[in-house]
Amino acid sequence: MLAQTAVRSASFKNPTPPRPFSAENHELGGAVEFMGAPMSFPRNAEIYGEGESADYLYKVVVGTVRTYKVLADGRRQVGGFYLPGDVFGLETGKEHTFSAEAIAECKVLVIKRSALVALAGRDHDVARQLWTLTGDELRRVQDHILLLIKSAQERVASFLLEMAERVSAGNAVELPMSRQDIADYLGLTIETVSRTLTLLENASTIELSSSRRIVLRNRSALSRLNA
Amino acid sequence: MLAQTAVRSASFKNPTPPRPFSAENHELGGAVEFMGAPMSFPRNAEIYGEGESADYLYKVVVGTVRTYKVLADGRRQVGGFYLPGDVFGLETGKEHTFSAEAIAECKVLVIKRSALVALAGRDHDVARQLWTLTGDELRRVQDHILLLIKSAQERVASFLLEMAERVSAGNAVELPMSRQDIADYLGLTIETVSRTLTLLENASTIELSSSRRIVLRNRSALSRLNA
DNA sequence: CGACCATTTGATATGGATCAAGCGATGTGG
DNA sequence: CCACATCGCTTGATCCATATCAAATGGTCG
Repeated sequence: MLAQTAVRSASFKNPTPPRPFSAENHELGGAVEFMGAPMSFPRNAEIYGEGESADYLYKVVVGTVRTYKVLADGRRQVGGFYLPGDVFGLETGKEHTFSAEAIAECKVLVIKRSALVALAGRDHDVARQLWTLTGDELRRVQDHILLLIKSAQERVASFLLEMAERVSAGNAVELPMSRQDIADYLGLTIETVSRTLTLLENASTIELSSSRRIVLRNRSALSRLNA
Repeated sequence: MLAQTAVRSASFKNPTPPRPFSAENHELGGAVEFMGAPMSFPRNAEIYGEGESADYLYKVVVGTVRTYKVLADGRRQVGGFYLPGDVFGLETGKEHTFSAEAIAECKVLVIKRSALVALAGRDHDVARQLWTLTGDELRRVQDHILLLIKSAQERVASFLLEMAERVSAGNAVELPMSRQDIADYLGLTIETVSRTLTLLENASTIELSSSRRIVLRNRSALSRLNA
């Protein structure tokens, strides 16, 4: 039904020597940052595959990551986009339920789950953060469900507002992902996404400076579409 | 867009004197069962509303609960159905993101969140269970997303198989919820759900003994539709 | 029995998918 | 440096699955 273009390059793990890492991230405490080993992934590299055992969780340092699942007939659903500071691969089950790929060249912190769980067993604060992160992800996915029952315009508008909050430099949004990624995230086809964007441009709600760069001209119009 | 019928009866809280409760549930340890106060709700009673502060979490003892959200224009999305043994209302944020209602007369254990969190701070096992429950819910919601990108037949088939796993007595599924509930869960209209069921019946994949009682005649056919 | 509500069935409309072609940017080899 | 292939995106024409509107049926309860 939905076209699908996932360029599934072979799993590419580029181990860099683990070393203490001091980031400006505070969500997962200092000890945790220390546990993370930085790794780099080229564009479209697989970070982990659906069904692989979930031994690690990840935190984006630079770049963008998508998680996704491909149905038997090739339809792809993108579960989420993860930007610098975001944690992904957080599961309580044994195996990853989605696959994860680098959308663009990116650097992530890789954290051994067992070590983190062990630490959580000693440090209540870590345990609480682990729980909170999972809860945040839960809420994000619930919001995603609400997206999927809306009309195409509403989905695209919601998406733009969401991205604006996350990557905004003023009103300009620099999208790291392709139209196909957006389409598979929104449960639409690439054509519908494209058409909807031009529609919004014609209504001078947005401005497509380039295909990856979108300026929000009229946020309230977008918000009105938001639900 | 989607019709919506939520009979929003006034919030109905029927406090029963809290007393120790020993259930046959094991997911949330004994101390936790002890903390829960049993409460009863009549059909269609609101258990909590979206936006209310999430001071409690709940475990179904008997009956069925639906969580849902209503968009500005009246479209309703059902987030999930909770059967005996299931925990709902589990949030890490301050407020409930969905509303919860009793689908049928039901009894739930009400557990004070602050008490549980305090306990988790002392008991690592409780902390872990709290995390696991949230993770389970996360996975369930992720599966729900995958549902929403499928065709009507696939959604209904998936739904029937899911319910069969949860309430099956052999191949007969006794549905506690209305067609409207199902429709709002699957992101379809009530008419489409109904039509799809008769379609499956004509294909002798299922048998509609009564509108709430469905017999699965050909599970593999349903599984084939499942994705 | 009659009113009411849930469900099914029918007829028609429509939003988004599909199929197909065009276009602009980027990169490559001659 | 230019012709040409490639890739991502847009635009156009048509089709179809599901929504919408409407009515009939059936089951439940006073």
